[in-house]
Amino acid sequence: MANNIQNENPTPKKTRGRPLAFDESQVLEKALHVFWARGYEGTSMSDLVDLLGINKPSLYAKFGNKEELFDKAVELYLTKKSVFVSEALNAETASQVIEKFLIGAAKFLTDPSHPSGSMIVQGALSCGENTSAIHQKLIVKRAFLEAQFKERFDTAKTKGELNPNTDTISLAKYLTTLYQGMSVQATSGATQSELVDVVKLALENFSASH
Amino acid sequence: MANNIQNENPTPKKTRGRPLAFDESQVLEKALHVFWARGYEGTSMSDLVDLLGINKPSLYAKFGNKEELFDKAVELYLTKKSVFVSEALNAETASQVIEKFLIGAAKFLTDPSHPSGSMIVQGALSCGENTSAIHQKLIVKRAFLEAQFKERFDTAKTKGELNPNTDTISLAKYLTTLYQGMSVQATSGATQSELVDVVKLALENFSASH
DNA sequence: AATGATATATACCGACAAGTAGAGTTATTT
DNA sequence: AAATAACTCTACTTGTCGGTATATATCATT
Repeated sequence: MANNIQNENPTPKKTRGRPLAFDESQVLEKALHVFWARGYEGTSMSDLVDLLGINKPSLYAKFGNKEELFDKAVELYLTKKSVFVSEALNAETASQVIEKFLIGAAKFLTDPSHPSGSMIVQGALSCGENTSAIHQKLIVKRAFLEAQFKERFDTAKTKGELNPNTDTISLAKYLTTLYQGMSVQATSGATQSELVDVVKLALENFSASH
Repeated sequence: MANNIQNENPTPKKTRGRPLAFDESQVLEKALHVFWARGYEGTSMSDLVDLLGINKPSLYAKFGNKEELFDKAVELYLTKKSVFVSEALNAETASQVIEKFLIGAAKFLTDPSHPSGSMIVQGALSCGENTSAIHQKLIVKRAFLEAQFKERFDTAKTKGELNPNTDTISLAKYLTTLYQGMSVQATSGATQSELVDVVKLALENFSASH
């Protein structure tokens, strides 16, 4: 209680024991890339040890077990990597939200600076029974994206940006469905321009409806 | 060469040794369902032994190794399960092809009589290095679906069913993208009516373009 | 310099993976 | 009935998995 005030020292530099031989956030970044590219089941802890340049006990000491490490990687992914989503959600009008999201998705999913596709889609799409916990967590994340769109479109409806009898649930689901499909395409080798063409096709047909 | 004429006996019933204690096609059917639901990596041969009611050496004797078994399951899936695809491709007009495919997909992907989603999508979407052969094969299968649509739309163009400046590649890619996204949705628990709503949304916007 | 705290390194654990050996069983053929 | 072909069964091998015990190295503190 009162005795942890000492921890509020703003610069607790001196750490007492032997210092860490690796940069924690850098290691997590690398782990994210491996999980992103190979999925949860496709990645072994030994793989990570090799690729991260850190030995196993240190890995477990810093990040817990494999599932916790994956969770932390997912959190990093959502907060720092797939930022185009929140940028799209903050767009002015509903149609701008849609366009920004889909175009942003085409670019993000094929960005050569990181693995292709969405980690939330391909991280654990199907799995054995021992992996179903991660499977479920990713389903929740996907549902959350959909719910964000649904809410955004609901408020858009009240502002008159959207036809009042728009089915916002289906519209949100359509968008995330397209996104998830684009993710599969990206992991299958689709290029950025191919995905942009697909998006343009979807958007063309869309602009006729409002 | 000439000495295998005897094998052309239309009813080679008498098989010499001890008869099989299981129905081969029935076992393959069950194996398909397991792979379909759990993916390649998520399914272990021991799982299959338990669920198929057949012991391991018999399984290996009849179907080769795990990869060959998976390949045979995929073949069964494509020829006997996802038949709605070829039905859609054989539809009269291009717009009927699109509608039949998407509506058929919504029903197929959520059909309660078999695992949800597409085996070709979730069978090995991402994987470690030792599974990449299967990964690649499924990519080829997905590309083949796309190519079938592209060809169908090309002939539709010559028949005047489709606007002559239609980008048939992108149209085909759009359709398969939507399909793959719907597959992800189905494995995430989306219901048939939800997917049908998504499809209707896509079709509405589509019908404006021709 | 000695102590205590923390991190690293090697080597290991039990569980389970894919795949197989070899003995036993059940049929047809001669 | 004897021989042989084909299948089944138990038990095993080898390798890898996630995870850890133990010993050692490196720092701040005293």
